[in-house]
Amino acid sequence: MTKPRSRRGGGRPTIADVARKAGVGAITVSRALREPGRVSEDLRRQIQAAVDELGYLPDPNARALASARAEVFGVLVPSLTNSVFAEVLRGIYDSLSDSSYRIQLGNTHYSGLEEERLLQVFGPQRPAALIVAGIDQTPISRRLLETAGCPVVQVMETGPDPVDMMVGFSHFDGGKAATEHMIEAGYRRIGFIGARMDPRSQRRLAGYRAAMEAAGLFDARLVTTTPVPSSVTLGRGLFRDALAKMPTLDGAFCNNDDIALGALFECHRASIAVPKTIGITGFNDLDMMEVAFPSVTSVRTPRYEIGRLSVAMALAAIAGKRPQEPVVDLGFELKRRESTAR
Amino acid sequence: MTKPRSRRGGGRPTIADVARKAGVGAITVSRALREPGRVSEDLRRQIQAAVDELGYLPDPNARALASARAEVFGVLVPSLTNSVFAEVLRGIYDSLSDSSYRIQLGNTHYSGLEEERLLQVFGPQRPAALIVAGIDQTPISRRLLETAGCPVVQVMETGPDPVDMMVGFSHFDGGKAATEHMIEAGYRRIGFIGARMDPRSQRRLAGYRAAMEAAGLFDARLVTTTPVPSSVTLGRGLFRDALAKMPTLDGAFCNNDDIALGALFECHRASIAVPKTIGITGFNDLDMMEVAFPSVTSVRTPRYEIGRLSVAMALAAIAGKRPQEPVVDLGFELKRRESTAR
DNA sequence: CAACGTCATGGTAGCGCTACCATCCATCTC
DNA sequence: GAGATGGATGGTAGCGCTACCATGACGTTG
Repeated sequence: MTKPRSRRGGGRPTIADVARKAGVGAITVSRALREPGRVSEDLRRQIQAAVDELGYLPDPNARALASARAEVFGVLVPSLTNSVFAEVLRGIYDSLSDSSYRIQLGNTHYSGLEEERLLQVFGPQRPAALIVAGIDQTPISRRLLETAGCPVVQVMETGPDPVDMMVGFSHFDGGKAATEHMIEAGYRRIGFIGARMDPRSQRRLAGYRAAMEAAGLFDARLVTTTPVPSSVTLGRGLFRDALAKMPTLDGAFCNNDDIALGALFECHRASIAVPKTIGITGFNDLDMMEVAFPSVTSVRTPRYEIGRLSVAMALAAIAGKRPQEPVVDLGFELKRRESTAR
Repeated sequence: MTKPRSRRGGGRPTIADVARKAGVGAITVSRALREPGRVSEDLRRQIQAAVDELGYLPDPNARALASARAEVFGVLVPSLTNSVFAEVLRGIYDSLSDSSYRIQLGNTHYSGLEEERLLQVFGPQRPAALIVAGIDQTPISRRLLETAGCPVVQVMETGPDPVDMMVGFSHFDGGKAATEHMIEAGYRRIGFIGARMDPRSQRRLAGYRAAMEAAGLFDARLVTTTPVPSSVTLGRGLFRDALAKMPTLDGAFCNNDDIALGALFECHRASIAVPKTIGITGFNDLDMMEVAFPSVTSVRTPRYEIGRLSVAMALAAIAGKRPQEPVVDLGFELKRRESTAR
């Protein structure tokens, strides 16, 4: 009697069409596609033929509704233009490109509020897993993550209290190692130059401070920071500020490589000898640091690996194989180069 | 008789719960949320109260299934680490952050095949719009875009035959303008140095060639390219290759700023005077080019603006307001700096 | 004032898929 | 050889929402 609603979907074949063509039940088609091992080889072949002939593609929305689980990885990063996160993302994408998971990417702009909003958007969709940058979620974000009902991986850092899993390294140790290296190299009045000053930068600063204090070299006037987003241009400006404030500066541990590059260019421009008069160290070890003249000492961070491993851990957790150790510290490596070779 | 399946969703409130609490029909709740103007103010208030009290969030999967339309923007870029696309993405995200659209990002790795695969993944989901980088889709990709049933914006370039809409600029003109500037500045043996050599790089090369030929200066040995992905390190290597091949080189028009930076560093290292002995021009005008020493001439491209406008056009099309002119050329600007100031 | 819009609201029937349970048949056990 | 077991297959009933159409209460109009 009631005629079916005209196909909303513009006539795409459905699982029922495939079932009819293959002469089996719809549920068997569904199984053949999702758990081929549970369908006899004969039927599997028949069904595959029907799928190919019709060009059937399952509707992910219907799937998600029926199974209360979307084949989506939610990924939250604080910035898209910061190449550090770009590399993490690349790792995530490379690890997921062979699977049928889609990736939904959110940009928190380093804002806890925006992170909450995005988690609120991601949650109702029932993602298969969530990957979020950082370990300093607001209480609300934390609860949203805990109640998301899927594996959660916090990346970039390690810490004592994971929501679920963590992959990263210690920014404190990285900052400390870089600073200790400069002290060993003979620098004394080493400045800390930092932009953005997100939680990870703060911890690098803390590492710097610990190393300086241990050597009896710390002086608050050596620290130059700004909440303004990082850039090479800003690095140049901050370096000039630092030098103006403290003309006897003989080293600069820069928050990140952009800042370090800005400092290096300013040294060229002002004819300050690097590493002789001033030593420079960056953080992250972007490609360009090795090529720069002089090449710039930096802390190599395992960004791509963090992306890869976070996905591997999430996939394992989805498959029910929780890792022995939920927090993985991938470490870092100090790359000593010309810019601190006094 | 048949007891309802235990709530798969883990007890999240549904639209029926809200309707019951507000004492209205489910459909009225649905309307109140999507088209508030069509519900009386009284009911709207009542419904809003129930929504707030229950913490109701609509299930996007159910929504997508029922309306045959997901609130998702599909975005396809060839690279995540290339900061050019990062800026485009930033524009896209910034323009969409106030809306309820989610963003699904695909990385094609500069591969037509991968682009086809991703479109095949995106399609069945019925995205609200698709934004794809480039205008050189394979025939299969093109058909997938044409039959996607949603607005499509091709970005980064302009061309004669849009699938639907286009936002970009002419890479040919950009390459031509940069080369003409170097010729005017007095350079004669100007090399083209390019990595990756995707279609846009090819068109910049064509622009370079046109300018050089017009001036009677073209020589095939001036062109040094590689399909290898671009990096500062590679830029240094290519520049050395170019110089070895053609020791009388007096200028380098670099495919992009990474390559230009690598060339600049190599000049420092080899004590080649810039701009006196060799002039250097980049492409895209990343932040660092202005700060570099010497500052580097580059072609400023409207990356962020491309992202913003592509979303604006897509949203307008979704709202039924197709633009007068489906192809928008945002132009570029040649930034003359020290590196070509002979 | 009867006929006719117009507007707010609601009921019903799916959207395309999968969870759950039933059924069937071949194989195994004692 | 009757009953138990297990694997393959299928039917039914939703998942949570919205398209479509129906309804009823108001004006509006000639």
